[in-house]
Amino acid sequence: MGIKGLTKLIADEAPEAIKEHKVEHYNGRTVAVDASMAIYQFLIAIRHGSGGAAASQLTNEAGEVTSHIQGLFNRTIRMLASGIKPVFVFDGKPPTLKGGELDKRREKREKAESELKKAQEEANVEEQDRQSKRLVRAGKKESADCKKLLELMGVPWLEAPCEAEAQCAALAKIGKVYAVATEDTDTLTFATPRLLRNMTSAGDNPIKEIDYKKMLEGLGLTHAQFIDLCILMGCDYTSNIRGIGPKSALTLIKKYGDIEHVLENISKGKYQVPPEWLPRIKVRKPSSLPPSAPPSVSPVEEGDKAMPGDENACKTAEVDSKAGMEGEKEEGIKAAAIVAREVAPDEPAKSVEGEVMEMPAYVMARALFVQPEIHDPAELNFKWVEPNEAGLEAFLIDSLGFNPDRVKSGIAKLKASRGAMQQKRLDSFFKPSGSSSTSSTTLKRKEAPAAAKGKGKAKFGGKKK
DNA sequence: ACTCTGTGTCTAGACGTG
DNA sequence: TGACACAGAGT
DNA sequence: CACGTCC
Repeated sequence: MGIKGLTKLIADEAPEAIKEHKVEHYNGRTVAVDASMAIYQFLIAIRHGSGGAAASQLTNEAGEVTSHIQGLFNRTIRMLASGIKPVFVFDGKPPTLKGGELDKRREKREKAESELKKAQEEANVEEQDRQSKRLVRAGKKESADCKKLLELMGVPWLEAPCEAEAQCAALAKIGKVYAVATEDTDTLTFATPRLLRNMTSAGDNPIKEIDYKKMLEGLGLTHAQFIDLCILMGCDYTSNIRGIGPKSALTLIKKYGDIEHVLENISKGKYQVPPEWLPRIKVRKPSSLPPSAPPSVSPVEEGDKAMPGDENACKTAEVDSKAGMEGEKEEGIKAAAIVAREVAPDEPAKSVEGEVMEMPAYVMARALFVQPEIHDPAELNFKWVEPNEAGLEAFLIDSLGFNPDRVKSGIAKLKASRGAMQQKRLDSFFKPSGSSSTSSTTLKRKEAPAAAKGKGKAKFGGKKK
């Protein structure tokens, strides 16, 4: 999803942060690409005739989908032909979300499934098409296909421990890549210095580049405030406050500095803060403590449980795994907003014996943005090597049934772009002006393991402590 | 009168030929 | 998923 | 440029 309405807000409030460049501007530069998102888009976009029978994807004779391979093959060649050196970053395990968000996601999915079934019974082709698109996902199989393809093409890739966007941002921050190409705006929330949009689609139409520093200046925010702004506006990790959109969020953050102080100052009558945004205490049942609220805290005033859609499913998975989930008692705490801020963002705080303070949802979201799980970008090095011609032909032609002429012409372009790449190095040796690697000066070249070959996947879930 | 939010809608890649 | 237009609530 | 095809 990204951050709701962020693009428009930037265009309105910090237009100087957006510049347009032609593709040539990126000649010789390294760009991290969110592979999972690209795969998803290929799967949705590359299909035949939405007219006649239900639209279907491209497949080989065995019926395996090849749309994503077709798309990635072409796009990668296109980038290389423009002199852009892509690194593809795949998603790892999905992040830990608040229960409420997971439920919403599941509900949407189930709804799409039932709508699809209904459309099939009614033979409503249009509706079938629409709903089946909503069910498309970039799964493990598709990712594996694409990794194999990239290796054969001699293009580096890497699998992030968790979210690709976070890993891309980390690479860009230390200059390992010049920019990140994605349509997903929460890449900015990870402080990507340069975000490229519109990298897709044909030749000469300009690429929009968003400059992170200029964006902060234009909005008049610090990085920490920008993160809070994004959470208020609505991000993937938590729900947001009804009635607060982009404009109000920006105004409030500028006025009060952070979410804690926004919550203290907004009228509780006007806005309904989601229950999971309030700090809550979980009390362990078996303990000898009285089941009521602890003495040192006072319950929050009105409107805690008055929420219409209040499932009590809004629990933090991390907390659940530790404390048993039976019979927890939830109480809002007035003063605890401040306490929660000082708590280590990764760990539930123990306030009193037998009690675990559950972090407010926005604090968890903040932690996911501030300290995402990533591979140390300094340890990663990328190489663009000669394509494996025989391997590509075997994979694409023999195994997937691609048109031999198209494959061969693709390979020819690959080789040509490699030649141009080498030539550019020589040029920049003599004329070091507009060259790419700003990084090589500051980074000691490590002899680290060449670009992650699918192994060494960091464990998720295991919270480092 | 104006501003903002929340709702719905539509759409989503790249190539080669004519 | 995102971008856009429009309606409706709120100021 | 629009349109059909890619598998």
